[in-house]
Amino acid sequence: MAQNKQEQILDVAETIVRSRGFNAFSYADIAAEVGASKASVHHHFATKSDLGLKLVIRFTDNVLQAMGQINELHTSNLIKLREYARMYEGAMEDNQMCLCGMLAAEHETLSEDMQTAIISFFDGHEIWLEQVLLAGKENGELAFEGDAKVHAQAIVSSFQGALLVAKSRRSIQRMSVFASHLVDSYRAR
Amino acid sequence: MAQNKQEQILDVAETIVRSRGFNAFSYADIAAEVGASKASVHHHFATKSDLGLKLVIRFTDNVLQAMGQINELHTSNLIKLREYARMYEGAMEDNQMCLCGMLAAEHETLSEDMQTAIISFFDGHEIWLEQVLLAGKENGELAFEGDAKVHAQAIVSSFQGALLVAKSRRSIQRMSVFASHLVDSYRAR
DNA sequence: GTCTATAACGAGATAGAC
DNA sequence: GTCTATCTCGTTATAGAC
Repeated sequence: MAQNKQEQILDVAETIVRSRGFNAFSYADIAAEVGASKASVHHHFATKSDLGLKLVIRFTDNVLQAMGQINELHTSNLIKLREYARMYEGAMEDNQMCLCGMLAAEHETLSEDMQTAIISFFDGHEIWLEQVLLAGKENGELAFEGDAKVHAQAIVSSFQGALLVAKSRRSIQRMSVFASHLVDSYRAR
Repeated sequence: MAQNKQEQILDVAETIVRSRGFNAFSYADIAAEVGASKASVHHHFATKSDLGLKLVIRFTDNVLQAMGQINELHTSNLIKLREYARMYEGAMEDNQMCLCGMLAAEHETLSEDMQTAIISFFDGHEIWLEQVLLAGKENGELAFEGDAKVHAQAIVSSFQGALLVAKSRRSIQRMSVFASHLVDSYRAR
């Protein structure tokens, strides 16, 4: 709570970007929300691109760490997949997209630094998911045909798309139905 | 080819929006590309929101008509699903998102008119897909468990997400692998 | 580290001549 | 239907005082 201004700015910026996109927010928006001047925001993040890159790096760290936590807290690979799905449901509860999903749409308009960081985010997800899928298949918890890597890619894409479409309808329900649907499709019978 | 200026403007605008988003293009961009003045573009589409709405309506008409064509040209529901997937692969070949997928990300920043039209686009897809899934299950071409409506929603979301993620990597291959993967998962064995 | 003021630019949109 | 010129506003970013 008693966080410094930098984190406060990043928090506000992240919320706005995840709701409206990187090209639809300004330093003035942030300044108003954190109760400071635009110049003060520039003091902490010289350019919008700087701010954007820090945003992606922080978000990636947080999410990959959460996925590490899932690994520590659970042994069942089905439950790991369920917990992964829960992250997306959580985003939808705040009517937000994944930061990197939103930025993927705007990808061509972003700095090279940001573009690279966004791709790394998705890479991290795919590696994690592939590992869960392989382990789950091996111990009989999960069932699927074909390449685990392709499934991992498909799962990431599908969740991102589910957020995208569900957000336009402001439908938490739609998101949670999808999440159950997808997780269930990997459950061994 | 010998199209009028209105269509020419819409064509250029659609390409830009599908690549960069609605909030990352301007009347100046269009004017430069069609070789006319900004004022001339305003003459045809008074406001940006007008232009955006016409864009969504035209796109929806075209896509739904293409889906009608698929129904006329093919009887196999598996092939219908394959042809549906082909539409997304075609978009990725131009490194573009679906117009409405892109706009779904920016949904909160758009006019009410546009928001409503975007939702209708997805509704049309889901209705079409549900029908294909039900018919395909009935005649034994397709196999899936559970509610066809939920599957239809999942398919739309998944393709949108696949475009979103594949575009950030400029990977046509990734898109086509996903398309085959998804279609195949509905094939009866 | 914060502020006010302002520069420099591009946006959406309009006026009015041709 | 097209143009040039212009208005108004919001944007990113900087200068410089406190």
